[in-house]
This record gives sequence, C-alpha cells and structure tokens, in this order.
Amino acid sequence: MDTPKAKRVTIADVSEASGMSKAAVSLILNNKPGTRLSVEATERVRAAAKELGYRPNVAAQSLRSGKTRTLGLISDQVTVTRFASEMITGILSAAEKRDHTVLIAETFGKPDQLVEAIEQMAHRDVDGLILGFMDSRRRDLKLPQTGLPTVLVNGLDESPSVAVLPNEAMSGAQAVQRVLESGARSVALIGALEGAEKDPETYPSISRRFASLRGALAESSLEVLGNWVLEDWNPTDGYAATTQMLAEGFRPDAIICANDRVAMGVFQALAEKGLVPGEDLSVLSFDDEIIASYLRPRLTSIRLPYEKMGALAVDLLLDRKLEPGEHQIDMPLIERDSMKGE
Amino acid sequence: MDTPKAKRVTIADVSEASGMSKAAVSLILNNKPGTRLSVEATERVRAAAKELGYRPNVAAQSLRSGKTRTLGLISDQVTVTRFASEMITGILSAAEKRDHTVLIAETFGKPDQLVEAIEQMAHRDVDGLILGFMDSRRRDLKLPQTGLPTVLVNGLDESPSVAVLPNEAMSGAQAVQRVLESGARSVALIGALEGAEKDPETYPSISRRFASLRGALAESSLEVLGNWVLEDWNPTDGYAATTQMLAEGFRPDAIICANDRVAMGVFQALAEKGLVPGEDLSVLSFDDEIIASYLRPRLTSIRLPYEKMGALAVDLLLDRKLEPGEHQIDMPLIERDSMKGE
DNA sequence: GTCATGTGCTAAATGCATTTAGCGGATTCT
DNA sequence: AGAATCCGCTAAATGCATTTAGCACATGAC
Repeated sequence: MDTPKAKRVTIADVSEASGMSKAAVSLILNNKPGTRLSVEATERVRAAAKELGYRPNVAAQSLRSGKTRTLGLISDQVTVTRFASEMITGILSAAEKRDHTVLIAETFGKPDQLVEAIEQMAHRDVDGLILGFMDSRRRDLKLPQTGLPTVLVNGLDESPSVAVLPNEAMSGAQAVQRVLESGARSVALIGALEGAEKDPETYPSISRRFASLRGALAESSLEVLGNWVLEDWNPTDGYAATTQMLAEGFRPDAIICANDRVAMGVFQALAEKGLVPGEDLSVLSFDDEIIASYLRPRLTSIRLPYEKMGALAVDLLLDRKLEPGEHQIDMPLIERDSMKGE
Repeated sequence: MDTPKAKRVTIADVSEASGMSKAAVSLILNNKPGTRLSVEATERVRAAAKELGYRPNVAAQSLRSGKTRTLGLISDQVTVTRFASEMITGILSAAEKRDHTVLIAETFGKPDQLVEAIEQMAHRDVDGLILGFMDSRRRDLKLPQTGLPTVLVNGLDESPSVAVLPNEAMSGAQAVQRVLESGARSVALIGALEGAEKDPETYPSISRRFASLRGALAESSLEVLGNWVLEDWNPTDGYAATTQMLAEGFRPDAIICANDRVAMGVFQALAEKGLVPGEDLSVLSFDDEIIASYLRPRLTSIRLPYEKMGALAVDLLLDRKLEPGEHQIDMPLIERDSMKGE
C-alpha cells in the first residue's frame, strides 16, 4: 500500500553487514567496558550501523531490561495558569538531557483518576513518577503501592514522600527587603487567607509566605496599615479590599499582594483613583503569572519557580535521591515597573 | 533491597494457574473472534487473570505487534498562554478514551529541534504524530520522511498535510451578529495587522478572521469608525489605539478587539475615561484566554477551541483519516459581562 | 466400518536486543 | 613440551505476548 515495506534495520542486519556476531554488535554499540574486541572490529561495526541507520528497537530493549527510559508526569491540572505548562517544560528539558521521554496524564483533581493514572503508568513500566499539583496543599493521596520511585512537585502527602516546593520561607523576607529599598515607610498587606495562614500543616506555601512576610515586617521599621483578609485570591477580592482601604483613608507607600490575580484587582482599584503603581506608590506581588507582564505598568512579582521545580524532580528521580523529605527552590524577584526605587 | 522481588505476573503464570496454554490465555484475554474455546475454559482463564492481577507487558506487545499505543505530541510552545495546555488536555483525554498514551516534546519554535523531536518519536515507535502550533501560520516545516501518520493542529505546512484549524471563516460573522444584538449602531474594529491580513496564504487564521469580520460588517447596517491598525497584538497596542481613538472624538457603541490581549489594553484606556464595558458600550473579543475572565467586567470573547482541536487530531490519527486537507472546529462565543443586550 | 468434518486446544515460531558461558587459537610460564 | 593464561569472539538463552499450523478426539454421513 504505502512504501514497499520499509523494513526496520535490526541488530541482525548490522551483524551481517559488518561480518560480526549480534553479540559483538550489541557490546560495541553500547560501549560495554571490559570487552576485548579489536579496534578494527569496533570500527567496522560502527560504520555499518551508521551506514544502515541502525536504531535499537526501544520495545525490545525495554522487554529485556525492564527499563523504559520513560518518566510519567501526572498533574492535577494542565489547563489553568502558566504553572502546569512551565512545570512540563522544566520536566521535558531535564528528561531530554538525560535521554528520557515523558508520558503525561491529567487528573482534574479527582482522586480516583489519580489512582487510575498511576496504574496506567505502572502498567506502562515508567521508570519514575512525578506528581504535580497546582496549589501546594498537603493531601491524603492514598497512593497505590506500585513500587515506583515518586516525587511530588508543589504538594505534600500525609505519608512521608519526596517533595519539591518553592522556598516560601525566604519569599516574604525578600519582599519586605525590596519594599524597604523602594523607600516606603508604610505598607499594606493585601490578601491574607485566614484558614490557610493558620494551618501550616495543610497549606505549607501560603502559611510560609505569610509567616515570612509577617516576621520580616515585624523586624522592619515599616508601618503596617490595616489588615486585609480576603475570601479568595481573585482579582475581585483584591479590587474590593483596595477600594475599601482607600475609602477608609489609608494611603500606604507600598502594597504587597498575596498573588498576581489579587494584584490585578488592586491595579484596577488604584487606577480608578488615578493612582499609578511605580510612581505614586509601589506594588509588589507573588507568583509571576502571565498577567504580571500584561498589566500596565508591568507588575514586579516574586516568581513561583515551576520550571526549576520540575527539572529538579526529574534529577531526583534519575539520581535515585529518594529519601523522603522536602527540597526547596528559591523564588526569584522579577523586577518590572510597579516598584519605586532601584 | 526493596520488596522481596515483586515478580511480574506474566501470561505463563495465568496459563499455569488456569491449566490452559499460553496461546489459549492470549486468545481469550484478547477476545479473539473465530476461536472455539469452551465457556468453562474462558471463565477459568479470566478468573485466573483477575486473581493474579495479570497485565500484559506493554513492551512485549509492542515488540510483537510493532504498535505502541502511544501518540507523540510535539508543540512549539507549552509554556505560553492557555492554548498549549488546553490542546494537551484535549489530546490527553481523547487518547485516553481510546486507550493510548501521549509522549510530549517541545521545540521552542526551533526547526532543528522539531526534526530532532520527530526523530525521537519515530525512534520510540509512536503510532502517530501531532504537531501543535501556537500561532497558525503556514510554515515550511521540512518534515523528515518518517512514514508516521501526522496531523497539524493550528498550523499549515507548505507541503500538503492533514490540519486542524479553528473555523475563523465564521468567527467574524458571529461577532458582528452579536454586536447587532447589542443594539449598537456604530463599531470600531481594533487590531488589524496589515501584513497578516493581506497574506491569507501565510496567515490563514488572522486573514480569515478579518475577512469574515469585514465581510459581515459591510453587509450590516453598522457604521464602522476609524481604521485601527496595530503593530502587534499586545495590551499596549490596544491601549494606545483606544486612547487615540477617544482623543480623536470617536465614541463607538461597540468595540471589536482582535484578541483578548488587545482587549485588555482597550479596557485600561476605557477605564481611564470612566467608560465601563457592558454599560456605556460593548466590547467583544477573540481567543478567550484566561485573562478574559480576570478582567473587570469579565470579557465576552469568541473562543479558540484548542481542546476540541486537539481531540479531533487524535481521532483523525486513530481513525486513519489522513487525506491531506483542513478540518475546522467552530469557535463558540463565550458570553460574559462586556456586551450589552441579550 | 470408513472417510470427512468439526471441535477444543496447544506447540512452536516470531519480534529484537542483551548478556552469560564458553570455544578455539595464540602466547607465556615452568 | 605441556600446562596455564589470555584474547577475540560467538552461540544460545532470555524477556513476554501473539499467532499460525496442526494434533487428537468426537461426531456425522454413507
């Protein structure tokens, strides 16, 4: 029908072409140490392999070795926010560097889909599993016992596990530092989430972010204006809090926002009063979502380093660094136009 | 070291446990038609397989059949915008429905990386290839001859190929229809891209979007105000055009924006003049990126249906519908708060 | 009773790469 | 010279599922 039977080149073909046995070919092409094959033989084989365009059959290799050179990524959400995509990018490039490929599945946050996906992956004999989460809660994952080496990215399990998290313990201090450099004397903190902040076991990232923030604030000379607790971290929430704050007569030199979506609402409220971030006051935020660069002026934000987190997960898996515990990645401050000073 | 040798359950184990041959087990478990095995035998085998938790070894199956039940997705960008993620979601669920898994690679738009990725995928014996693009230009892809069935999503090749595109030929008419329903008499079209609009061969989506828009506008009773050509489709461009438009005294009943990023800039310019979309005038946009729902008021937008496009690509591949040509997916209008009427 | 069919099932080949045990010849040691 | 060692290389086993050819027995036709 199609091409006249584009037969696959196998090791047998290379063996025949080079006049050596299949065993010799395999030994040579895999650079096995301790073998005693002659230089000419080695060269003949390599030449023949190249000539024929030989590529070992991955299925056959897997069948023999039990290894697939494939990693599984199971994410709760691929679709929303820049995070999942960036994590995927990090994982993809790290895996490619080490000659592995990546199988992807998505659970939409449903526990049974997670189990299903894990079993799928186990069935496909992946060499390791990465579980990615879009919000870093601690969950009771109830992972099926597959024996697969597993790393969680941006999440924790009730059971001990290997986890990669953003270094939120430093993030707040960094923010306060930058606010001080802006020359501010007073600051408003918009976006505490009451439940989350007081439950560090369940919400490691949020609680650490705020603990770090409040600790640094307390040690600083900054005057903290009001206490702006939100229901949620959406633009509407930031907008409402800021409108209220301005109506109550507060006029901070700087605003620290819980995240970029909150900051977006803050920007809108400020714009309505003719206040321009970066000129009339400073605004600093967390996460560095895509909207941070869309906003006018562009938003300075402390970035969630998903790409590096994904890459580290791959390395941990492939280097067999699998003692349960947390690995943390620093969060860089992405300087744009919403902060005064510097 | 680990578990005491968690040996894999093979077909031989099932064979032994059920007292039937391996051949019989394979025949039964695969529901081969035309076989004449007794009902009791069939049941014994199924019971044994279930009991032991037998799962066929994928590598062995692939080795035998030459099929891997794996699809390759190569995307130029996973990281930016919601599109790639959504395409991945569509592909993932469609593939899962048909019991296939998906291998993913990213090229960052670099042609040599594309070739590299395709060869990787071919080497891994994927059953089909999906090439995803974030902006739908026609490109000279120079695909290596792998013989792999291939579908392009949101892109075209110079050579004939199977492609899935959004149905932009309808999108403009739909937009104009909605603007008429809003009760508008006049409209401004913000965001023509001169080069792209006049080069339908290279920019099928943009040119069709605008051709459709202009055609429908000409047939309608609407007065079209000004001609707002942009350099690029970023918030800044939309902001600048709108500011200028308002300064020149234009005051359209409705604004149609080239895409959501442009609309974001339009919103900012309107806000500065105290104009509220959905109340003082209507704003309609294209793409339905995440920011569309972040904006205040939330932006009504005609959606790029990436998820369905991805899913269709999978079906085309698995159904072997591979005659070169275009498949189009309708673009739904996502109603939110920025349009009057209805 | 004999030949032809039908029935239920299995042995063995196959796909491909990897790895171990070991063969035959050359060299070195005693 | 005979034994021990080394060298360069290969035959064959292995991993697992699928599929084809065909075996042994039962049933039916004449």
